[in-house]
Amino acid sequence: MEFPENEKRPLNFIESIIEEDLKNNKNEGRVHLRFPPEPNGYLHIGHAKSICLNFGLAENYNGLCNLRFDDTNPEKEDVEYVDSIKEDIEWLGFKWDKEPYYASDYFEQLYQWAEMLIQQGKAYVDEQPQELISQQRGVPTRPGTESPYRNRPVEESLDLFRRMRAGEFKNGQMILRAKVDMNSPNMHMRDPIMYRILHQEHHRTGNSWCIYPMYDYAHGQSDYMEGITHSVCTLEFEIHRPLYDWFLDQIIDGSYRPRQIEFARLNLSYTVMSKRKLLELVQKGLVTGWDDPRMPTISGLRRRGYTPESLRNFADRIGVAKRDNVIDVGVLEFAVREHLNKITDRVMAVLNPVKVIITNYPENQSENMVLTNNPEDPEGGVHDVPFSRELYIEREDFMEDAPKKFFRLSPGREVRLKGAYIIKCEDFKKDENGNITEIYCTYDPESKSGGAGSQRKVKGTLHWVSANHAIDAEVRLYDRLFLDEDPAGHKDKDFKEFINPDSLQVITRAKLEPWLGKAGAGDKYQFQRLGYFVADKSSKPEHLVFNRTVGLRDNWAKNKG
RNA sequence: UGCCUGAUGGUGUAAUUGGCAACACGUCUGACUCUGAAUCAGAAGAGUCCAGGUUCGACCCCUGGUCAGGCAACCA
Repeated sequence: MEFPENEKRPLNFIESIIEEDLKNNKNEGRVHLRFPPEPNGYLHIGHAKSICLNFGLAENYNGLCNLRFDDTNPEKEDVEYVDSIKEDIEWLGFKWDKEPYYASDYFEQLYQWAEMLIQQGKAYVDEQPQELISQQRGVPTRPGTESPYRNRPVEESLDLFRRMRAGEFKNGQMILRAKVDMNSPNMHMRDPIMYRILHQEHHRTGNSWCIYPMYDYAHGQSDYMEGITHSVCTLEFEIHRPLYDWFLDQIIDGSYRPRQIEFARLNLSYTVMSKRKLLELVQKGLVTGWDDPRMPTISGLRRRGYTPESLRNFADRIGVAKRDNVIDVGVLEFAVREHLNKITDRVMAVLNPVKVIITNYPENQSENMVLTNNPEDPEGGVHDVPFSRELYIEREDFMEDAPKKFFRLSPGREVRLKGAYIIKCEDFKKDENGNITEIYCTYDPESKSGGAGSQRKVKGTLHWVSANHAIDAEVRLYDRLFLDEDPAGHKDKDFKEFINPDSLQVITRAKLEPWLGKAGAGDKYQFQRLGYFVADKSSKPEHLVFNRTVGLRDNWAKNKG
């Protein structure tokens, strides 16, 4: 599995920071990153960018990258998600340092530090209702007001905090707050909450805790404990950075200190990129699961036939910056085609068949045509494709009254059958509704591929399958990822309004060349002129199912309209 | 009308201590081809949000605006 190195690529701003740190021998020259997902859903293409960034940086600078589960909110988390996240990262080809880490492993240490802050008068237990606290926090344009409990005696807070841990209070009855600055223009600094009471079983710590630390309190401290040097996260945490640093200041005891660096998350046009919404699709049964091939999740894309290399290339290509961006899905699709084009065997299949009868080809005769598996791969080999008197071609490849720029089959015109003969359309038959039912052609025996008379040129080449030899399979087509319109601008509306119903899933049957009968789950092919397909995981030899990964570029379709 | 970010061809990213804006995708030509794909060759496309200033010289530094995004969860 070779991943092409882009030696010449200029540094992104994070790489510049790292190189600067390296030059100054900051943190003894260590480079240690982390990818910190909350196990509350499956990873999607946006996470892939972050994974490639963090693990990629570690690889390029001879550093390390931890996988850390930010599991501080048991209400939303589950081991199913933990497992899927590990699988997806490994599939992308990255290796985390040692075993995965969990924020929940630090609960005791975090608790001890919290007691220390209380003792230093830097944290206090507040027992006001949530609404009141929120109200006192005020609005960004005006200072907040201090809680009446803000200056309660240290011993009182300590006692209350211990009783919180002991389970003496109900959810929401007490919280632990850091004493920072109620007048700060930064809302996150107005005495942020450090701990809340949650009588809720945790997927790892079970029932041993009923108080859980908040993200802001847990994250920086976790980075510190793991020796993280560069804590890369998305832009929405930028405003949290002063708090990240404030908490760190309370425990730092040496020169080492992790640094938070923010970058702009990925936005893909026509694509739902919100975990919350994806969860909704799964829960409402609008898709078959997180790995439904239509989902923009890593597992969905995998099932759809995307390769790790193409995703990594995509991540590399889109770059990293602090400016908000919307990447066109076309860039993603380009990346998959680019890779699949190099590794897939070319095969023939007909989605919407119409019968072609070669009138001058003997009945009951057949012969094997030899087709190159992959013209890009000299060692890709060849395979046989049976040819006979009755064939199927794509209904779209025939036109009764064709414009001059139509390079396919129409009355009186010649066309090559890929890997076989040149045929000429002599006649055709229609049913009472005007649909073409049969096309009659003659073939030129001298024009066989690779033969002496094969040099003759015709404008078009069609894919085909022999009617009597073809195998029947289920084919699922997907159009783009999800949305009909670009979601930008409708963020507050119900996104389902923008799902294109036709794009959800078109299941149809197709005629395939017999060689495809050997296809196993995950095998990828390029169906001539139809695009790239992958045999689905549910495929069995007697019931083949192919998912379309992405189509081929089609200039004829483009110019037609 | 608080604070924090950001603004470079259609899109995404570059531009070493200021030195006539580069790369990729897309677009358009042409070649080749037994996939209207791929490949190859070539072209067009921005003068860097605006207005001032500093400078021999500004995408880069300064001042003032404009526009866009973010921030007021006991989520992460």
